[in-house]
Amino acid sequence: MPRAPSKAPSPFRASGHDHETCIDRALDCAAQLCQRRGARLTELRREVLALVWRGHEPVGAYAILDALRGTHPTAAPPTVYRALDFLIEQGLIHRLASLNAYMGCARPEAPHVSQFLICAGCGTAAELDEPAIAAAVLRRADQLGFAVEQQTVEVRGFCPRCREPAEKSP
Amino acid sequence: MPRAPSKAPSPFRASGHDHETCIDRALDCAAQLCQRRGARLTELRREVLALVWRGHEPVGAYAILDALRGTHPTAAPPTVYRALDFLIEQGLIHRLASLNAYMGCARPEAPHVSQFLICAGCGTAAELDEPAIAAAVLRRADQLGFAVEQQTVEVRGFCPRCREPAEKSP
DNA sequence: GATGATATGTTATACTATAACGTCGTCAAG
DNA sequence: CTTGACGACGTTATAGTATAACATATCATC
Repeated sequence: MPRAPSKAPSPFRASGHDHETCIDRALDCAAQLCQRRGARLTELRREVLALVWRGHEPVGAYAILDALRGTHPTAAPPTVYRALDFLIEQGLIHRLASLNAYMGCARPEAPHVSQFLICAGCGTAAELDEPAIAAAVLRRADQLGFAVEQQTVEVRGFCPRCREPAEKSP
Repeated sequence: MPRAPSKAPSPFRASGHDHETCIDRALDCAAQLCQRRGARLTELRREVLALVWRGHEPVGAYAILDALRGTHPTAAPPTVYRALDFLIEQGLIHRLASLNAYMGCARPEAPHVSQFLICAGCGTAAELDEPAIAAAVLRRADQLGFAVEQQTVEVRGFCPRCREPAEKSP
């Protein structure tokens, strides 16, 4: 029964959800985490984080740069990339290799192995934290004597809203 | 028992293996497949395929371009990218998104969902065809109503030969 | 050999990311 | 207070990856 939304809440946000809350939550959480760690969440980094959280679609570095120029007219690529590097190190955002784009981390409190469902229709991406997937990868790698450092799992497809109705209930 | 090489043969090639055989097999197989499909494996495409198969390390497009200039002095980026596109369409090579690089497909005869183990030590990559991994992804996506079109699973780590001995048998 | 489709040549450019070096501010040791 | 070390940021230049657009050549078929 693929259509049953499952026990967990959908990682896809409803189109009309209150996104300001998403942003605020992300910024607050980031501030707390950085404080706790002694990491400096500067104004610049905070702005870049907010821009990454503009929506639930992964954003390219140069799109962030364009937006950032509203407040920092002289910003250049290194400005953005350095902030992105910091945010990735702190686990506050993820980089999607298949898109060369960045998105906010759904659960920055704890390190985790995540997977991404990327909708080819609307461009939104959902972050999963599915132990079964990570474990399947680890188990096979282990069998082959391969020591896993990092998993990149990015799945392209169509989210529930972007699937054709015919496709949903044939 | 992580070190037991498992029932299946290792997807990692021994350092001293006869790589000419790998190349020949790949080229022969490609020729057969293209013939069967009415696809034109031109000399240029064949050369690019051979260059991708130079080793078991994924190769960047511009590295291929440099090598290609031995026989095609005027080759330009589109020359290479068009050949790569063709080879990917035919399932003869894969693109590794996390590396922006390309490698020969281990089993071009049949379409399949593959995963890649990429060694950060020696640069070699091994292609897996592990149904358990693909299935774990599909199952979760299905639960969420997400229609999977393509899976990108790329695992960075260290192959058996590049792991420190201490790491292998603690 | 004329025709249409496919493949390749050629030039230019877009997009993504980093190197290298300089300036400024903060903070702790002297 | 000053000095020095460090981290963040500014600035310029460049590396690396990929595609657009249009011209020319090659091939299969009629």
